[in-house]
Order: sequence, then C-alpha cells, then structure tokens
Amino acid sequence: MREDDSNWFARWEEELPSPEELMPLSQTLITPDLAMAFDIRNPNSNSNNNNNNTSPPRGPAQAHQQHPPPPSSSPLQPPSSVTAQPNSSDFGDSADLGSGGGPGEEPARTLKRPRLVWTPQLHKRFVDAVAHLGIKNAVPKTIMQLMSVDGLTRENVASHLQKYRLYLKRMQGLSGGGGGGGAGGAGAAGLGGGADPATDHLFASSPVPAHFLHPAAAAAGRPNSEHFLPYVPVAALQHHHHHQQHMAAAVAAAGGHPQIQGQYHHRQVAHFGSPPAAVAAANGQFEHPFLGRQGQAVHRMGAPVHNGYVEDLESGNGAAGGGRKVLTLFPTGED
DNA sequence: AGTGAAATAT
DNA sequence: GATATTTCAC
Repeated sequence: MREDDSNWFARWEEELPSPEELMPLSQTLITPDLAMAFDIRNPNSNSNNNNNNTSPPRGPAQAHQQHPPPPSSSPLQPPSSVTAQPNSSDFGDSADLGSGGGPGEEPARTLKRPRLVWTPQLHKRFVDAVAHLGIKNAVPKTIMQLMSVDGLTRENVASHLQKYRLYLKRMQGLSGGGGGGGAGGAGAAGLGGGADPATDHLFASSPVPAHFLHPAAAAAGRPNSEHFLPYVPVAALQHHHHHQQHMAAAVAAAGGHPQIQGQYHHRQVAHFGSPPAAVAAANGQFEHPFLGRQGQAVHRMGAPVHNGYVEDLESGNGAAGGGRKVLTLFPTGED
C-alpha cells in the first residue's frame, strides 16, 4: 500500500526516459528578444508566431498589455549560433537584449512569447506534477511550480490543464473506468473504443494516473503516493512536419528534418547532457535525475552557455526556402 | 488565481 | 481542415 522509498525510485526509474528519449527532447521557446535580435522570422507560409495582431476582432475596453515575461534578472545575451544561422556568434551591438535598458521602449521586452510546444516529455512532466499534486491541488500555479520548467508560464500550464481535463473527461465517458486503468497502457487510453482523436495524441503519450479518473481517491486531498521529481532537464529535439508532430524521438532519430533545435534547461540547476545529436553522440549519456537545486547551472558540452542562458541550436536544414527554421531558446528566470 | 470559451497560429 | 496553443473574459 505504501510505497517505500525504494518503490518510488523503482517506478521512477522505470518511467525514466531512455537516453534516446531524453536526447531528443526539446522545447521550442524562442525568446522574442532573440527573434528580433536575430531578425529571424518564421518563414512559414503563415504569419510569424510572434506578433501579427492585425485585426482586433473584439475591442474590449481593456487594453491588454503584453506580458513582460522574463524579468530583467536574466540578461539575454546574444546567443551564438552553434551551427550556422544568420546570426553571428554574438553581437554586442544591441544592448537592449542584455541590459534590458530602461522602460519605455523595449521591443524585445514587449514582444510576445513564442508558442509553447508541449512535447510528450513535457506533457509527462505535467501529468506527473498533476498526479502528484492531486486533482485538488492541481492548479496551474502549483503545477507550474512543480514542473519547474523555466520559461513555462502559469498561462501555459493553465491552458494545457484545461485541455488535459477535457481529455480526461472524454476518456471517462468513453471508457468509464474499465479501460480506466489508464496507467496500464498509455496508448491504450481509449483505444478500441475509438476514443483517441488526434487531440488525445499528446495525452496518450503519457499514462493517466488512476487518481485522475477516480475522484474519490483524489478527494483525499493528499498528494499522491508517488513522489515527484522536480524536473528532468533534458535537451530535446523537436520536429514537426507540417501541421502535426508525431514522435519527436523517432523522427529525430531518423533525423534529417530541417527544423529547430532548442535547449531545455532547468531553472536553477541544469545538469544534463546532450543537446544536438552530434554532441549527444559524444556523450550519449545523462546524469541522474537527482537534481539538487543547489548548485548553479552546470553547463557543459558543446552547448554554449551565456549568462544564465544556455543556447543551442542546430540547423540541419537548408535554411532557405521551404524549410522553416525556428530558434528555440529557453529563458530562465521566471516566477 | 482559476476556469471556460474563443481566437489564432501552425 | 484540423489541431495545438494562446488569449480574453468571467
């Protein structure tokens, strides 16, 4: 009944993503500042994911201000392109990025944040957090804090939580509890019943804790038995083709897609292993998830580290033309 | 701050 | 066109 320390560890171990899974994990968070600084835009057929508010459909009497995301705590240092991008190793010309000059005019600072891509790994973190918090405490703020993912905002979590709840609800209605085991098979969630529309793909990636389907258990109000880890700092690789992302890992392994690369690093401590395949290959291993949030950011490998910012990019693509390149970076200092 | 719904971008 | 994510409003 009660999980011993050894038990949770075992579970955790089992849950631990294989090195391969870890490597190909990636967060695609591009800092507006960087985007602007780099002068890079999303050549996508659509509009850039930055700002394209050209038509305010509704004119709420309220004028919303952009959210000033990253506090000036973390000076954005000009990232040096690791591989090859239209950005020089560093440009110290814009002091705006780094020093975050004074208020009043800071385009970089007022820009919107890029779309957050919830990768299976990230989602897993999310589910884990929720599971450990218990439905009761599974609120955006708590979840966000628990996840400890830098760059992640409460809004992000909130919206994802909403979607997640919907997913759970749907699942309940369909499986009712029979397939509810959930944990048993991630992919099994709703399978057979035809209950896993594309919307559930992401969610299906991670098993759904039974407690989620069992309100009674959660009603206890006590955190789940399982222990939760702060967060596993992993670098990931994100690949999506056109409008859908399948298995990032698989695709990544297959490699060969002109895409983005981001670096994911922990909020306070970042000890992790390997970013791009090239570097990854060199290491091919990651340290233990035992993150003591005590040490300072530990950066190593070929990942260029700047003041509080780890930047890493890989562009195996022909930047030009039909390819879309996205710079992904993980800002630190949040919350 | 949290949740629900709509809008927008991908 | 559908889905994912963001944003607005309550």
